[in-house]
Amino acid sequence: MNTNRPKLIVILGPTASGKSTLAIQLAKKFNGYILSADSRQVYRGMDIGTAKVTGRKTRVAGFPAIVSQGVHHFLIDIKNPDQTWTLADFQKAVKRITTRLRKHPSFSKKIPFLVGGTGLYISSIVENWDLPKGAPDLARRKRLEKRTLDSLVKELKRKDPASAALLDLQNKRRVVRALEYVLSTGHSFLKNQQKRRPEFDILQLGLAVPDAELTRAMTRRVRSMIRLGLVREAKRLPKKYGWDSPAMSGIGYTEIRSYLKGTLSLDDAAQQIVTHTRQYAKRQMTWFKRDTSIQWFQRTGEAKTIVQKFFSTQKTQ
RNA sequence: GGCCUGGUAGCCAAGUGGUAAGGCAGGGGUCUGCAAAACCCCUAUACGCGGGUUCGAUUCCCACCCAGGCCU
Repeated sequence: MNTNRPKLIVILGPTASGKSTLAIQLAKKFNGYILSADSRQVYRGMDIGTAKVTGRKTRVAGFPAIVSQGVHHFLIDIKNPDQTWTLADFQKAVKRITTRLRKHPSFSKKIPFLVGGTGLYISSIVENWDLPKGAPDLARRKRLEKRTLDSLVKELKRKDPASAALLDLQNKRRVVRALEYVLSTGHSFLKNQQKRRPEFDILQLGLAVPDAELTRAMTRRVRSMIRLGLVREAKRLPKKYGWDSPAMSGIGYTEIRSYLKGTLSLDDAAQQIVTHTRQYAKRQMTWFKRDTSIQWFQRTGEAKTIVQKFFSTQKTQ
């Protein structure tokens, strides 16, 4: 029935699982381009620490892109580290790019591959979340953040009891966001949280890597990051953008910061990066687990087979 | 050789004459505009060894072992 919906292939998995490499292979084989679903790789200059793909920079239909091994990657290097980039920006960008490229002479036949580890971002596309309208009220948010959690919770319970009942009231960041929304729009926060029918005909592939192997890959990766100049990168960026810019809170940078301050040896910093990366991978998996439509695979070959089937089946769903 | 300080769970680290905080690590989880973020829950019969004093010692005393520092 929905054969008219454009296809979208999602490739997800924990960090360091080898998504990027695999995605390039698949994109080559099936004539695709890549949309990065990674909240950190959007930032320019954060190359080593985010294990970004490298390649020639270009533009397609006005969108910046990186061409790596002949495959176009979008949503990488589009913001400076001190700029904000949010879920809504991501969602909008994905829709805009896919829509535009569908009409582009040399991209109209290409299949978008949404590749990354930011589960929130992926879900917003796969489940087609209807995000609350209106831009965040940053000034108000700032004011709210100064108040105690307790007073925020009380006010939220008064103004929007329905949302308060469902929110994690111990998480200040969430309470602030909800209250910010309620106060600036006058509407209930949760009432606007809806899912719609996906705009795409979607196949979700999950790259499963055994724990021990993943840890080994992370260790290797951190070593190579340091060899490539992670310290230099972590020294250079804050000079320009400051340590508290949104982008610098990521794994790899905070630990190197400790090293630069002298609190940690470089070896210990590296060790910590691995530990924190593992914890992050755990959180990613916790997120992915709740989506039962993800098809997990371990070998590239399996992925190719699944994709092939996806293309040949005249779907009913 | 002498003196000093210390030896508490995998690591760091409080503390007490009545069997011991916390942090990290570990395990599980939450998630609709900061998500590599933020938050929640769960975890260990850990007080160097041996004596002594005491109703009772991880806490006091003695000896020993170990580590670090100082001295000759």
